[in-house]
Amino acid sequence: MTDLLTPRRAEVLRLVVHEYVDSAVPVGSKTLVNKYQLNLSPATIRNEMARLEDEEYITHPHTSAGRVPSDRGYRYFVEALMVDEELSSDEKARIRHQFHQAAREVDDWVELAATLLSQAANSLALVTTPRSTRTRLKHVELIELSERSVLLVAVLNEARVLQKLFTTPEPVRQEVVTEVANRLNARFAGAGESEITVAEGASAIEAFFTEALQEIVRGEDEGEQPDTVTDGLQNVLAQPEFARPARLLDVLDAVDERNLSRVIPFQRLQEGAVLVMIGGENRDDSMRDLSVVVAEYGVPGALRGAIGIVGPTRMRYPRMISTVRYMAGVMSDLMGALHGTEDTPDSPSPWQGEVSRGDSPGRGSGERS
Amino acid sequence: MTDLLTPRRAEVLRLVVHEYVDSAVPVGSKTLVNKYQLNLSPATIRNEMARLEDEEYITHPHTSAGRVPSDRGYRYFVEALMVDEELSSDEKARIRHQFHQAAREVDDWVELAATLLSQAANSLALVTTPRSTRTRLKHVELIELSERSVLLVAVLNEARVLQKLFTTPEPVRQEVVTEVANRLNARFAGAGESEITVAEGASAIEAFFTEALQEIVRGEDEGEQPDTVTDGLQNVLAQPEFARPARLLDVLDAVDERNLSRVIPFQRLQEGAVLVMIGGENRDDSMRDLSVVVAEYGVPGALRGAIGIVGPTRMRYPRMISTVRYMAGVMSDLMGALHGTEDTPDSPSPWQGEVSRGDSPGRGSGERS
DNA sequence: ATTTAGCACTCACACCACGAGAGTGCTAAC
DNA sequence: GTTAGCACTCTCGTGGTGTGAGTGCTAAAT
Repeated sequence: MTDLLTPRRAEVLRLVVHEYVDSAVPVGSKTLVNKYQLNLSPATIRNEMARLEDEEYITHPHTSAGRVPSDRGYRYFVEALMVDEELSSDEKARIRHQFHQAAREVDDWVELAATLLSQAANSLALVTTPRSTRTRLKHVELIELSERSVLLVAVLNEARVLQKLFTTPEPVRQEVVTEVANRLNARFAGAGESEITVAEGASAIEAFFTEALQEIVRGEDEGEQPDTVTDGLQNVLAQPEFARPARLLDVLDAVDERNLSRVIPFQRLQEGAVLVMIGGENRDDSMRDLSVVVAEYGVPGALRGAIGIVGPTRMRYPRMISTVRYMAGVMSDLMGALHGTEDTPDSPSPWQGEVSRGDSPGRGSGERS
Repeated sequence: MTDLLTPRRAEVLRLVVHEYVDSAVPVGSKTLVNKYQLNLSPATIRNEMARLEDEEYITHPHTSAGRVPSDRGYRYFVEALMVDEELSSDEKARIRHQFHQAAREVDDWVELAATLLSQAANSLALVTTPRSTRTRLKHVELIELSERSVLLVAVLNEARVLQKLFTTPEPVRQEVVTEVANRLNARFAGAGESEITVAEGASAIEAFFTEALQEIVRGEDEGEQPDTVTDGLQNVLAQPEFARPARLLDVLDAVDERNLSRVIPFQRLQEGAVLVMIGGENRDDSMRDLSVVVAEYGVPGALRGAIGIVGPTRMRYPRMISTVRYMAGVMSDLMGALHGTEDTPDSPSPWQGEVSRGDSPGRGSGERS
């Protein structure tokens, strides 16, 4: 289904995409011939274009306008036509440098990643905090704040910390909850969700917090919505397609944390692959003029998050894909390092092999559909 | 400087503001007479308008258009003309209800407040997390994550929890840091920033974390940028003044956490007062078409944050002011309750007297300049 | 069989003229 | 002090018109 195009036709499509992405103006046969010094007449190009249009790779906004790639056209381009466009080593170095400057905390990394990605891609970036696929409890603290409210602080693997305030059924004293915390630590340090169960003969208060703890760990595992950080909204809104503000509300919608699952198809993310969703391919109809380029990052079998960009369908796919891939690699490395310092030194991230040899994190062809 | 207007002139100004806020269309003399059944002819109104224009309370977009209030006109309106527009008891009840439903954690409250305010005011809401004016340490935990990284969890007063990851100068073991944590707790529980000092004869590792702790408490007190939560961007962007997207970038700018101090004049916030900044009165020139209505909330002498809205200068000031005032009151109550459960049962928040008697948190005239 | 030149045709867009309508300022009468 | 009247101004919507980019088709050239 993808290789039906003759070489010349494919080349025309490639140029149409290239030119349109560049100029945001529908591209005509003559423009193409002039600008790219083709040894063909406009008429020939017109014929090829007509065929491309028959097969729905490109369309007409109206009769006497130039051609614009359709979703299908972009898809073919991404699949078969484009040539990779790596970040310069300068840019790569700068990005890595920034991470090494920053605090060594997961939340900070996520925020920084969003900022850097939005700059590198000149687009709206979107990064979710990593969820553990196998959450384990490291340590728990109970701190009495007032007569009947107790703060539970749970430290999980991968340096994640959760806090939750509880109102206890009956008044408690600090000594009592400290005692409970000690028992919980003794019993459940290193435990996963399924291993956290109420001990026989436990006091009411211990049972209460055991259940709370289990709830928390389970919540992490099943990943209530992960938090999302975005940055670079301005970049997208500055694009000419959003001159009319109607379209613009769609973008805002996409950015809204509440709709996250509508824009990122988490089930389809795969380790080491960059996923591209073009216009109408998105689940949500309001995204019909937007494309998403997203990848998974993390440590296989232990931790995963998503990182990607959202922009108009008219985007520089090669550049976006490379950039997202690179950032996913960087994030995976960081997580890997963090991960390596505890628990089993697991298999390295699929990016890692290449990342560590300098500046090029993974360039496997990736899943691109 | 404010009471130079004759009663009738003031009334005309009031109606112009009212009508323009409602319709977003420059208002003419005839419209005014018809719509508000004035016992005067359009010509008379025209005369009054001409005088108002001389004194710069209103302007002309162009010769044959109606009148539009200037910043100065809005200011006079807010200062002397408007009548309060309270939320209905229904709305108030709904808002309170939502808070009682929610988790009892500060961050959740802040987020919820932003959401509710943006809905109630149909506008862009903006809430900062409260900073303590007198931070005290309640409890500290040190947890070894790997050979040389230790997570410090500090519980402060008002149920605030901070975590920070440290790389220690030399490898440490959990038993050692636990020991250090115990000593720190013994020495500094309840201490403020100035009281946290390195003990004589302390080990290198203890000194290291003592300093870290002091840093953290000081950071809270001096309030590195407080976090800000926003909600309701769509509400503002839907306003007709943002039909052209140029203006729109200004709004996005205002929302950006990084520019926060430019939009909220923290120094000018006062306990119990609602501050209104109209158009050009804002510090930042990009805000010249936006107004800010903001109030302080918190517990006097202990905790303060800001809550407010941003919208076009053409906004329903009475409604906005009441709504912000009410939400500030609700937040103050919540903080007060939290505060009351620990430390000294301090003087109640200035809103509290009235809040607790049902549904009307404070309606003092407030500082309105 | 492919490519190209030529040509008629289409359509968006910019430009202009024009009239309607809303609004103004001024003056003179009430 | 108020109002009626009137001339004037300016925006906005409408419709006509021309230009230019671009197309599709046909027939000739390669």
